[in-house]
Amino acid sequence: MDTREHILEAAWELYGARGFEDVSVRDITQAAGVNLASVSYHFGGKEGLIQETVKRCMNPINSYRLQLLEQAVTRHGGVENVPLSALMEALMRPLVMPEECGVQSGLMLRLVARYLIESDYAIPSTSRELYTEAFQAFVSALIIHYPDLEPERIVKHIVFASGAVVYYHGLGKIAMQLSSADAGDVVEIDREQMLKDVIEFAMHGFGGNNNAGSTS
Amino acid sequence: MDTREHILEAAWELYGARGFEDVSVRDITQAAGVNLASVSYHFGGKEGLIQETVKRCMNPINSYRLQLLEQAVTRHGGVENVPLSALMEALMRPLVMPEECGVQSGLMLRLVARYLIESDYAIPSTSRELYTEAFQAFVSALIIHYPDLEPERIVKHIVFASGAVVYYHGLGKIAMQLSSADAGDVVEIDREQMLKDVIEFAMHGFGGNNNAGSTS
DNA sequence: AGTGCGTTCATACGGTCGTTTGATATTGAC
DNA sequence: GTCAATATCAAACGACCGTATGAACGCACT
Repeated sequence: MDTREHILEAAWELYGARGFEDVSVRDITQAAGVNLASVSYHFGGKEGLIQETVKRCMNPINSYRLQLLEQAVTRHGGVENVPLSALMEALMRPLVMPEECGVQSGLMLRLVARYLIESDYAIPSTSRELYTEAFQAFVSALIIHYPDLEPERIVKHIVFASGAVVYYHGLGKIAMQLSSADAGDVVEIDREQMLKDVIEFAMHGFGGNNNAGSTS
Repeated sequence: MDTREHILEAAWELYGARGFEDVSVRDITQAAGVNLASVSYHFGGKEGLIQETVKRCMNPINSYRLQLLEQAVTRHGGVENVPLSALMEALMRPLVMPEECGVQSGLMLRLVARYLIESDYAIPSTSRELYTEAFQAFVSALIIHYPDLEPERIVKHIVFASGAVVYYHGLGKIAMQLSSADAGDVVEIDREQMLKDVIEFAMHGFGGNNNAGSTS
């Protein structure tokens, strides 16, 4: 019965390293040391295995978000006392440091890319619930800080902030190279610094909208 | 000789609609009404056709950016007089409305997704030059508004802003659905509004870092 | 008319893919 | 020990892929 687990581990590694489409069922079963047919048997096919992998990627991230949020709430004694920066960090950190919740960043980026392209690609229902829960928890918390912002606008800003960090995560190197005069030098990205930067950027993006109190 | 052009048009359409990997050479030649071998003959193979398509996608976007920037400069009489919002719009609009420069947004998103995942995937050299030119033009312009920001930080912010809008472009619908109580309702995104929102968000993100003032 | 070259064509090749099959091995309850 | 359910196995299937091949065609030029 741990054949199933071996497959999932190999899939986890290979999908993260090379992507869903570029890894064959044979690659996975070979790496896992199991028979080719096992994937069909245990997951109903390649797509089933991908779905299971997706679940195991999304859920830790959203769980981690909720966990960080909860920690911040207890530390500061109440949602209303959590500073905005801590809120943003709880939202962002799992995207910047997915390894902290057991998810390799390559897999996370591939997952995002997949949804970026196939907007009709369905989120597995169990993951969807958790995702929704996390999303709404942060919207609720942010509404406290910005009572004058419509929820829709808050959602937008969460998406903006998420996009900023994911994009920088995946494309930051390229941009740095494009901007530098010498295209040859290799740039390494400090992720902890990146987290700080994007939090600052996003906070100002949020804050800018309630400068005059109630806009709109 | 317009076989080549027919292929490019079909590739343009199909790659944009279904992605690079999911469209076979046969699909393209069939849609173009040309022989299967034509792709190898004219482009050296599938990868060559993809590269050509990538060029035809990136170049208009960066040209459009430069064009909008130039228009803004002449309209306001000098780079130093261009308001920040116009600068941001020139940077962002081609990403939000790629159709305005002849690029369908599906193709643009797929291209971004590709680079998001395969960070070693090389940008075609001719596109790279144009991309670099556009990037550096905006960095230079932004330095005028924020002389106290290191260029590196400005690059970061450009990436943040780009990521925000691309991500929202591709994933906004999903986020809206997640945040709404009723998961069934379909949300349509107003792209012109999205552009305004992301410009505002990014401007505040920029502005927040330049506490020393000296804007415009 | 004939030649040479760029282009198009039908067809085939070798390979990889996801899935299926039917036999065999393993397990656990009685 | 028996038996049925579960799990694993080697092997094969059919489909599709990107590319290569060599013949046929169009056409300017002599």
